[in-house]
Amino acid sequence: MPELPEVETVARTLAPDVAGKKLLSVFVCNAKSWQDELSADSISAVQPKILKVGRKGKLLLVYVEPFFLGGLQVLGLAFHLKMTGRLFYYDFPKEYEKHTRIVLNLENGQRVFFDDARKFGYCRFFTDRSAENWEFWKKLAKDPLEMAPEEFVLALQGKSAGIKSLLLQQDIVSGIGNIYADEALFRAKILPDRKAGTLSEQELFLLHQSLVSVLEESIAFCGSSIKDYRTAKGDVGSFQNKFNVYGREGQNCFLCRSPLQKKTVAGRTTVFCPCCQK
DNA sequence: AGATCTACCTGGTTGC
DNA sequence: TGCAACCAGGTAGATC
Repeated sequence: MPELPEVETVARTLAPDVAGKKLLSVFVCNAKSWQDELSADSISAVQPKILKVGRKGKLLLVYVEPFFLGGLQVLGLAFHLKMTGRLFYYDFPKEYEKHTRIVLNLENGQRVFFDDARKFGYCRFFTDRSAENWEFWKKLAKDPLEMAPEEFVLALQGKSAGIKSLLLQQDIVSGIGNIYADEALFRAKILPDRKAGTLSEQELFLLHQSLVSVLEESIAFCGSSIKDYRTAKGDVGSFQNKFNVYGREGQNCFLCRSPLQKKTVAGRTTVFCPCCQK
């Protein structure tokens, strides 16, 4: 399940192979995976050079030489991997596979595949106007790594909603999904269903610090591969071996040895330590 | 405002 | 073996 560390890793592993190359065309294998009223075909007419690969929240951004289209300045392609989306780079014209949804054709026959078994993910343009006319982009908050601790505290303190629910809302803080929400709450010793308003300023600072540390450590391990996630080179990440709680229900807490519990919080499977987390 | 439910999808696992 | 039920989870949208 690609969250911030996984998307960041895909961006970092994809960039060296595509930056500086011409994007000749974008082929859409599955119509629903292209979610833009502007046609992907317009790429063929421009064939812009790819400038860099970046990330905004869980969006992966392929920046190209800007060009005008429909009164907008296109800055690049944005991919949302959702649950099973993957991006792979091939240095030869590889045949499409069963789950290939979008193909980027680069110069010299090189290709980037957007594979997505469950078809939840999508690709579209991002433009100079995305902050105004793309609802998801417009509301997307900063991620914990780019947020000052004080900003994070301000965004959460006094809210009556549950803390885990808020961590998952991309318009409050971006990049966090089910895995890193549970892991950060464990590190901060906070129960997932605590109302945010009951958290002290100190607890919120600690939670921010926990998010930063768990995200940075995961990036250092190339993310977590539970099932589907791979880097752009097809490698697995290894942070799944460092989980304290995610997927460990019934097993003993590494700190206090009592069994970890599972329950549904904010509609998601949630694992926590009823002893360490308050 | 917030919580809960459903929809979007398919592959893998479990249970009969 | 065959097959149905269920689960995984990011986001949008509807409803209470």
